[in-house]
Amino acid sequence: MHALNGVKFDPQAGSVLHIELARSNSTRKRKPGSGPYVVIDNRTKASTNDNTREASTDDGDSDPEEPAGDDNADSSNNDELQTVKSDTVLDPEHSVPAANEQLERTINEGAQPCSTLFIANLGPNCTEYELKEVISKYPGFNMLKIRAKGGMPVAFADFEEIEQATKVMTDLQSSLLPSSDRGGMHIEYARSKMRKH
DNA sequence: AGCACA
Repeated sequence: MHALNGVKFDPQAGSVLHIELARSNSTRKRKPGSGPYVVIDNRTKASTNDNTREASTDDGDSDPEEPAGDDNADSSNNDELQTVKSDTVLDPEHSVPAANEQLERTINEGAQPCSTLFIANLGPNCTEYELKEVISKYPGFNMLKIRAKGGMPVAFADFEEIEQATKVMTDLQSSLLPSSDRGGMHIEYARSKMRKH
């Protein structure tokens, strides 16, 4: 920078370069949803790896299944992409009051697996019987309870093992019941395990 | 987005 500062670039007008550091760098702030991964383009490595691969795995003829060259260049690139995960930096200036909400949401999304499931987005006429019809078919089913707490009903379903609850959650996620009037049910791990009798 | 029962 200093090497060029003050250099004349327009001899007629005598204009002179003026260079200084920007007050902040120009990289855009990462939006929360855009993911924690930093993409590093290392395509310059591709040629060596291509050679390696051709020598070992490629029969020599052009393979229609395999896209050419650069894109899926090699496994080392992929490994690198996964390991350069950048830290999520909490900016103290912008996140002071929002930090708690953000944290709670994060915890909820990554809810810890539990053998009790929380089921929401049920229709107003959903009955415990109707839900039990579906859920009790799954191995490890323990018990089901529906609460209606004034508004829409929610349900809690308990299983013997976390793995069995997980299976039900993924299996029935977003699925419709005869009584559903607002889309499929929404299933999460419950925040606390159902109390057994 | 909404999480009770003891």
